[in-house]
Order: sequence, then structure tokens, then C-alpha cells
Amino acid sequence: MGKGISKSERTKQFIIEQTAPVFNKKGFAGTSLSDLTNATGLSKGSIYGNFRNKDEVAIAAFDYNFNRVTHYIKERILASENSIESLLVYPKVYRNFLKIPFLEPGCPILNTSTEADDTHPKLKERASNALLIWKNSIENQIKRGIQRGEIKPDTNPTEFAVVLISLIEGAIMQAKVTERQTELMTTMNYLEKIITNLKV
Amino acid sequence: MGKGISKSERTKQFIIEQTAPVFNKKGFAGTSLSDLTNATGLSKGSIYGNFRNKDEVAIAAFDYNFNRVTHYIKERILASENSIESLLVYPKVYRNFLKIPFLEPGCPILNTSTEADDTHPKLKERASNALLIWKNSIENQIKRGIQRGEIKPDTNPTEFAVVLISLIEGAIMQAKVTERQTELMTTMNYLEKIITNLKV
DNA sequence: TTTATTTTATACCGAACGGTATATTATTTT
DNA sequence: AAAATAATATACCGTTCGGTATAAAATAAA
Repeated sequence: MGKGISKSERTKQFIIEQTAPVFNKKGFAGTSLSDLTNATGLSKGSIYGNFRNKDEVAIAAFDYNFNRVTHYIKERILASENSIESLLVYPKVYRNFLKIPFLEPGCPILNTSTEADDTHPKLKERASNALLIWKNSIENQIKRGIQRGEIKPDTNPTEFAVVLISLIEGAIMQAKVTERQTELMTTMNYLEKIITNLKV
Repeated sequence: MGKGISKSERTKQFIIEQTAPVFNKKGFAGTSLSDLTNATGLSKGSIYGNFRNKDEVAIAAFDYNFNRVTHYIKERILASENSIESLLVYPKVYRNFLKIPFLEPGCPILNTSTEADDTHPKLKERASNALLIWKNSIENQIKRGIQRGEIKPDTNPTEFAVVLISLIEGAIMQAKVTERQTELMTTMNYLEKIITNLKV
């Protein structure tokens, strides 16, 4: 077995990396098998040798897209000096999401949710779970901030997390469809304001 | 020509009414011509006798869906006693959007935007314009409220409109995909709070 | 290096896709 | 009621859909 990971595992990963942007851009129904062969340069046989069906590729692609965003954010949160700074990472990042290559087609959670909620239970489940992970992560940031005495102790972590997510997703939708940045900037300004207001 | 509107105009309207919910639920790419014949009970020939192609049906369906929401909201706004009450219509309505039949598949603007933004320029344009109408409408509500002395004069109408839209759309997305109501309720509670805070 | 195994490409499947020409049926107009 | 017109259904077009059997090629094990 040589160098650890098998050929097929590498190809699988390759397929995911190459098709993930296509799925995020075109959606599940809008992405065809020939989109997948075009994006990878591989044949249908090769793709179906590594995945059972289109669903499995789409799910793996969603996970990949979500993990990329998560990793990108987490990196910047870890580099923050305090809880307020770490919360401010969100507006700072999403302010520029159109310039972040893998976020250019929009937030994978938003794109997947709105398409899958009435049509694709498996993808829906995946998106729902991603949302939960995100919410929990924000809640924990706030709780930690309270413990450290950096955030007002009467702050409701869940409420703040949900509002933050709503603001970001709603702003992304507006920015994408209008091709304007003003709505995004306005919403991110507001978000920064209410985050700063959490300071003790 | 008899009774004013022609047969074809009635059929056209019939097709729009019957297919609009399907488009809102399944999206443009996810809705097939057989979905349209199933929803209407009409043949392809009949549909293509009244519309040039699937695009035209989808666009008419979007306009219809958007107008329904607009009308539903406007009705309640007109019945409000003051500016604060009229703004509170939004959280009141969207709190229960899952129980409003034509809103059950979600907000048409959100659904159309996220699918069309990278794939369907005509629908994108339509959704973008709908968003603009909505924003202007809220801005005007706030300006009127300021003039009447019901809303704090230092309120920024544009900022508030954009934040309100973001909150609603973000909350709808979360509610649809998680199948939970808590995130929606939390966000609508927050929205009610900031609306009430506008009171002089 | 031969053998066994895995991975990939080719060629194809039936079904569904969006769309149309034409025949038939309804509706209007006369 | 007959003739002209408009609306609808049928049957079909070529294309693409997701998916698969099989053979060729590449890799790994012996």
C-alpha cells in the first residue's frame, strides 16, 4: 500500500475539491454529471468508481465547502486577542466574502439550505447540522467572553448567535442578488456595532 | 371578444397560479415541464401556446409569488394605527410564515435569489428588483413615522430597512432547514425589540 | 517480473429533459 | 348555423439526464 493513502482516496479528494465550487455555484439540481467530468477531467466511470451516485459527491462537496469556511474563520478567531475581537472576525470576514474565492458563490449553508429544504433531505440534514455547529461555536465564544469578564454577563448567548447568523446570511443574499455592496456593508456595520456593545 | 378578458389570458393566469407554488418549492432548475403539466392538468402544447418557454413561466410565477406576499403584508400595514405598529407587522407575519400556505416553501425572494444569482440572469434581475421595492417600502414607512413624530428622528431609514430584511431572510433560512421554530422566534423577538426601540 | 487487484475509460442504457409541428377541438365572429 | 380564428392535445424531435456493464489500463502485491 506504499505511501499511506491509496490512489482512490487521493482521487476521491481530488474530485471533491474540483467539484465543490461547482456545486456551491450551481446547486445540486443545477449541477450535471457532465459538469463533474468537466470540472475534474475524469470520466463518468472514474467518478462512479469512487462515489455511489451524484448525491454522495454533493454531500462530500458540501462538507468540504463548509469545512473550508469554518477553517478560514477559526484561524482568524484563534489569532484574536479577546472575545470581542474574536466575534468581530465574522463581520470582518463576510464584509469581503465576494473577494474570498471559495465564498464568491455565496455561503454554502445558505445556498444548500434554500435549495434542499423542500427537495433533498440528505443535503438538508447536512446543512442543518452545519448551522447547529456554527451556532454552538458562537454561543461558546460568548460564554467564554462572559467568564473572562470581557462580555456583559447579561448577554444571551443563544439569542446573540442566532441574530448574528441571521444578519450575515440575510446580508449575503442581498449582496449576491443585487451585485451591490452597500447592503452588506450596512449590515456588517450594524453587526460590528452590536458586538462592540457587548463589551463590559 | 365577449366578457372582457380573453380565454388565453385566463389560462395564462391559471397556469401562473398553479405553477407558482411549485417553482417556489423546487426552484427553477428543479421544476420540470412535467411538473408544470401535472400542476395544471394541461398539456405541454397548451403551456407553450401561452408562454414562450420555461423561463417566462418561471418569471411570471416569481412575480405572482412576490405580489402575493406584498399584498398580504400591505393589507396588514394599512390596518395598523401608527408607524411602530406598521413596522411590527413584519415580525408578526414572518413569525408564522410556516403556517401561511403560500409562504410555506419559504420567501420567494430568498429562494429565487440564492438559486439564480450565479445561474439565471433574468430571474436574478427580478429578485433584485423585488428586494429594492421591499427596501424602499420600509424606508418610506420609517420616513413617514419620523414626519409624524412617531419614530425617533435620528433613525437611519436605509440602515433599518436593510437590517430588518437581513434578519427576516436569515431567520427564514434557519427555520426552513432546521425545521425548528426557536431560531425564528428568537430573531423575531429581537426584531420586535429594535422596532419598539424606535419609538420616540 | 509476473500475477492479482484496483482504478479508469469507453460505450451504452432507458428515462426524462425542454421544445415544436401538426392535427384536433373550442371558442368567436359573421 | 357556418366560417374563421384561437387554444389545446397528441405525437414526436434531438439532447441530456443519471447511471452501469465491461474492457482496458494502471497500480500494488507476490
